[in-house]
Amino acid sequence: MTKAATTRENLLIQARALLWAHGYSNVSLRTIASAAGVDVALVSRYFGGKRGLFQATLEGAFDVPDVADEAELVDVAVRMFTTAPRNGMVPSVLQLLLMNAHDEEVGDMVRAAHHAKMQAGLEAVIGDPARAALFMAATLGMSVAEKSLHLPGIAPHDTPEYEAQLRHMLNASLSYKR
Amino acid sequence: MTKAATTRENLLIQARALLWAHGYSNVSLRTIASAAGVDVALVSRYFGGKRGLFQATLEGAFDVPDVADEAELVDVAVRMFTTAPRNGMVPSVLQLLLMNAHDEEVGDMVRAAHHAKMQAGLEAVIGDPARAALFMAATLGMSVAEKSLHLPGIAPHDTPEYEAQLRHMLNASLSYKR
DNA sequence: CAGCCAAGTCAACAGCCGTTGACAAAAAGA
DNA sequence: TCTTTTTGTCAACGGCTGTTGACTTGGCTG
Repeated sequence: MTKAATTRENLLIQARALLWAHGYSNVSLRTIASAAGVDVALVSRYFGGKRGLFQATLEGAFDVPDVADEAELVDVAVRMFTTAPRNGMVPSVLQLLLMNAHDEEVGDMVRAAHHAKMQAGLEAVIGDPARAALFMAATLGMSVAEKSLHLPGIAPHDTPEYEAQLRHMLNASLSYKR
Repeated sequence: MTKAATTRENLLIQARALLWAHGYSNVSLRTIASAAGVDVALVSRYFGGKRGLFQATLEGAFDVPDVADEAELVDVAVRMFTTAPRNGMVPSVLQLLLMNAHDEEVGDMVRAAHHAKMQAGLEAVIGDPARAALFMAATLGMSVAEKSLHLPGIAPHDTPEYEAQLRHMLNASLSYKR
């Protein structure tokens, strides 16, 4: 990897961590560049601006792993959201989704990326769009209730109790019949 | 109502509408004051600053209506989130919650207000904190899936279909047993 | 070594932000 | 009517934002 590609990658990593954690408008390019150990100007050079950097951040963020059926999908989702994420990506994606969905300019980018990947992936397995959407809603609600609201009733990640709660809600979402 | 109290109220109304809709850091005081038809400086005079204005916005935002049992609670929640809100408050409260929960300074204010009112109210009716939290998570997930993510699988508010979906998830949350 | 090109720094810009204090208008009280 | 208090406007401040162009550094090639 060339020198430039390395620092570009560093910028991307820091941008993911900071923008996803605190929201698009709450983190400045100077903060990101400083975390990456380079100057702000490089962001505009490599990504064309803040918007471009954020867009690059969304690349591959909403990919859904290949699964055979709904049961396996539940298992994958549970595993994703119970184990502490090694790269810090998955739960942050959902937070990101919520955090910026209301910001017109940025929200459209997030919605587009989510629609193209995760939503499409879920519908491919689940079939019925309504049940796929409820599955998504359950995941969102549980994630935000634990990570953002710190609801005392929700057990902490990485505990069997939380897995039971999450699994309960996910299965409930799939049992919906119109 | 004195003249001052009136413009104070106008500022509060516009602040609720704008801050809750677009997020704390995405709306400037000049925008709010302009919407209220007064000068920016009055915000600092009447509320002591942006933080104070936002805090005033949270007053009574998370109040839970008195209900007898869980069945009635579901009915109230369904009614709240299926009918288009006349004053635009209820769904926005949840969005607000999500939007600012990640912003350290503002998030704590929101969490504190939510914890004192809504969460306490729910636990009073439901009893088990875990089921109360799942109830909250279901509500959050459904609301954000429809209003923010615009998931195609979720029916629009104000339709029987959405009511059925929401009711399904709420009842599922209450049927959880550890 | 000389020249060149990629990689990064730096300073400056225009613009918006929240906040403040001095001032003008308007209303109320004497 | 004169005075005082309320209510509101205005201009300015320091600070932070994203973006840009000119400049410096460093390593590679001839």
